[in-house]
Amino acid sequence: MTLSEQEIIRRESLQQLYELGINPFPSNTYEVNVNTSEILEKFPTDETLFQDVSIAGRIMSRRIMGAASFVELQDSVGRIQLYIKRDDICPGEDKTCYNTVFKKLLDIGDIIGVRGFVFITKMGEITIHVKELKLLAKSLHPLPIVKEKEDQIYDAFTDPEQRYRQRYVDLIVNPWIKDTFIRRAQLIGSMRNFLNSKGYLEVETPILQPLYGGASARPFKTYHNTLDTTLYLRIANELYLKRLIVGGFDGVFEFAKDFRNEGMSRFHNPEFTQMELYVAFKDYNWMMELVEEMIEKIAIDLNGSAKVQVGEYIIDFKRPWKRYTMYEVIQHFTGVDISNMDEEELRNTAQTLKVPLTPAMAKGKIIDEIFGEYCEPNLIQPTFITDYPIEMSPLAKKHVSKPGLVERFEAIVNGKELCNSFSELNDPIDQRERFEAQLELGRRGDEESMVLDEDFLRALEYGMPPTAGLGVGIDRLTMIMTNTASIQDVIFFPQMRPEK
RNA sequence: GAUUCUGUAGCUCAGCAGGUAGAGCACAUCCCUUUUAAGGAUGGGGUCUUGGGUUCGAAUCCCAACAGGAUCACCA
Repeated sequence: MTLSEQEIIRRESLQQLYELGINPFPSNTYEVNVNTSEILEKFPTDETLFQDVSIAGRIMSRRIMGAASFVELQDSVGRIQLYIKRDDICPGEDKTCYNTVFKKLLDIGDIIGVRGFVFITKMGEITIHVKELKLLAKSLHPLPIVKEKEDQIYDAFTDPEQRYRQRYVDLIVNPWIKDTFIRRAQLIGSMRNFLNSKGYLEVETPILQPLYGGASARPFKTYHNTLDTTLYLRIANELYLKRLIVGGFDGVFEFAKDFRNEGMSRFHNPEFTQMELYVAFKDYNWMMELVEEMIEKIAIDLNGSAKVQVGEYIIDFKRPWKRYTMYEVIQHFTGVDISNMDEEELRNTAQTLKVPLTPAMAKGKIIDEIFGEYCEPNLIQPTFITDYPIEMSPLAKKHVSKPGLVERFEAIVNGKELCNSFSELNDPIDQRERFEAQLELGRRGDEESMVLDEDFLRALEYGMPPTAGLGVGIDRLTMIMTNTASIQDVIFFPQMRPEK
């Protein structure tokens, strides 16, 4: 490892601190009695407050002027200026503490604790007049220096690669990005509270699975030594949650990390978070009501309003949302009624509409392509699309009255799928046939077709009540609720190629 | 995977008629007891991502590799 000049200097400073008897990495707790935002908020209304504060944080800038200095200190919630005067932090004859330790051996990035009192400088800035200063952790790696004045940012740390690889640096120098992640946590909290209040049970199911199921996707494969067996990282937890419904729970949900061995983009990370919910004795119509209620509540919890700014649009999550069947929405955007077409007619229609097809595409897939091309991008406000072709939905129950369709809906927001739901297929004979159709697709080379899960079928054979199921992409919901364009900005550590 | 752009000091960037590597911040030394993106002065710091090629000579031109961005494709 070759060190830069600045890194060498910091290591030398470290050595000198040891020689002065100062531990640069003390293990003691440091008692803090206030944070920066509290001071900045309350001091202007009452200047008798904060006359003995103890606060800790990271040095973000220093302005040294002889025997007095100003330091910007950043803690978890903000920044405040410190005023450090030589004779105050070194009351006796020995001025080492200021002249050597503070001026020479401390650096931007060091973590310190200070005690003192709050006052306002001639320039009108709320400042802590420091009486005691203690080094809490030495920083050996120079930080990028970002400065700002009146919304002008100088030397911004914006390189996406560095920001994602070194998220810790990103969080230090661009602290406002914390907000997105705090809101993500609030979103999950809000959803969890909602589901708990309905009486559903939060559960955990296996991530390492002998068979992957519950979605159409290529899995990650791994190996267990003791069992001498191949295991897969789950692509969904659907089949396990349904086993729990068979076991007698009325409602179960899980915030699940799922893993799909597919491409990456600003909407796709190989591992992502999905909330799946299964409720017994309900169907997809009931589930639509629940989704509206839940998402509206989350929007209000996060933004104080059901209206959320997303890019150039204001999206209103207020109930009720618009509902169209798949056939209706295609007719609406293309003017063509495809509800009674056979595969041949559909293929011709797609050709007329200039939707690219491959010979392998069957009826369901063609419909999906037309929908994806003409409808989905235009559905900005929350919209339920219902009643999907059966070929696309091997785990969904056949529609009670419409042949060839299943009882399924997706909610589309901002031109993207937000969630997916159906009345769960609980007929084990039908389910076996659907699995076998999937196996046939697999034999024809579809790498994303489902595999047959005998144990799941056995569970269904014991009897599963009619059940409504739901999957909500948490990363994408966070993107919408925080007006974020890229999934990498709502995941702390998005997947990257290994660093060389 | 396709197209396209990018890779120069710790950070942000300039330099690309091919001719001794630049700026600001950061860093170091000195001066300064209420400054504020940057107090003043002086100074140090770079295998110009890597490997080939063209050339008397390459950060600069060409080829390839590596890494990243953007758009598209793939992706319920």
